Amino acid sequence: MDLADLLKEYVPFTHDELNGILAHFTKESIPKNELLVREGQICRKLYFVEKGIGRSYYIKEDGKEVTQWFFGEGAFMSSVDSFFNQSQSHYYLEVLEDAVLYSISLDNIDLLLAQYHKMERLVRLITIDMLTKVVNKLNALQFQTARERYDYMISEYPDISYRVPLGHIASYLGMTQETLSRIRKNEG
Amino acid sequence: MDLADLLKEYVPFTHDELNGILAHFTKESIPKNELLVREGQICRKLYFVEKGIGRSYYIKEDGKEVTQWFFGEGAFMSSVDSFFNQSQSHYYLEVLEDAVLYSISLDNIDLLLAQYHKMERLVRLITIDMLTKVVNKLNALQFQTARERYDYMISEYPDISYRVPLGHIASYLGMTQETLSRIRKNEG
DNA sequence: TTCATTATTTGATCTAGGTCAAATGAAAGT
DNA sequence: ACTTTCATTTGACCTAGATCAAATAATGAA
Repeated sequence: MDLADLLKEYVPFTHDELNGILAHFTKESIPKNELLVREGQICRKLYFVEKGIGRSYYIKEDGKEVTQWFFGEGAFMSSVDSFFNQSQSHYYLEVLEDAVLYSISLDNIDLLLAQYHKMERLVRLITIDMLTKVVNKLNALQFQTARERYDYMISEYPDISYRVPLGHIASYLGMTQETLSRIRKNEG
Repeated sequence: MDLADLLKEYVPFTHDELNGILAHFTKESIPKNELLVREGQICRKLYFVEKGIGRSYYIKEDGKEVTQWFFGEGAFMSSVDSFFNQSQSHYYLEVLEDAVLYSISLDNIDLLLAQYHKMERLVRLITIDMLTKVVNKLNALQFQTARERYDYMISEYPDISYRVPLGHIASYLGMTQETLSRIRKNEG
């Protein structure tokens, strides 16, 4: 998934606008398992995932990791709250596979917002998209069985479901590894 | 909670800007139990709750209502996804107490966005706030016991917790009425 | 390839919280 | 005040999924 294409899907930028915007992104190649943000740090960048998979997670008092979100190819990845408010992150952000990311700082977003009026629309649409996705997951978690939540995962993130460790998915779906393993066994 | 005060908290508007913005809102007095939006309709307005409490919910296949969100005094209320994308709402939106609301259409927001550059910032901040709140609830639901989820509710929405029917809160927290009733009994 | 480490599966319990059903209490209309 | 309707509580019981523990399987480093 190409960043330029994605941006055009959101807002009909001209060729020049698009180049102006893309120029503020930095291409980064990140090796597997690298942490981009730790809990308590401020998340300085918004990332676009061109290749690879990212995830955000937190660690419960009992030491267990809970996956909060997966970021597949074509997604914007960040510790959203921390990034937009430049406040301490409640989450870790990591890359699960060797990844190619395009990153942009909040300062650069602000520059672009000042420079291109259409940028505001872009940011607004992106945050509303994120909101919609989170609400969808919320609904899946709120009143569905473990099995139904897994089905939701498969339909929403078919690719991710088979590329990341089972335990990550289980905690993302609010169930234990063992339960997810048993669900998988009885599939199809 | 006053709308003007809230807007000023988000963005340092001048007196004139503030008046220009407020002029695009319509004051509405809505009686208890009125439905603002039905499932399948397009949510045409964003509401600010000055007085009263609203909630959004959906109805499961088995006919049971699931509360998706509460909107207390000082909150912006809408079927967010439907409103911003002017798409069909997955939710019902209703008022649980006689309410005083200030509403604005998406067209009017667009007018304001075109007129005041600071408006973009306002909308962005409001949507990010919503996002943060939804993410918080998601975390509460994902790996907490019924009791912990109730505690979260009390701390996040102390006023609402004692003003709306128990069943609404129970489904909001992803548990049955009976369970919530028992939790309440053992409080304090 | 071998060994060490980490991930997944499987089995045997156990329990939080769901379901069903009935009793009690609170509101709202006449 | 009386009745109907709706909300909450309480009790008895039951399951989805957690926990604990051990056996395989997969991955990676040397």
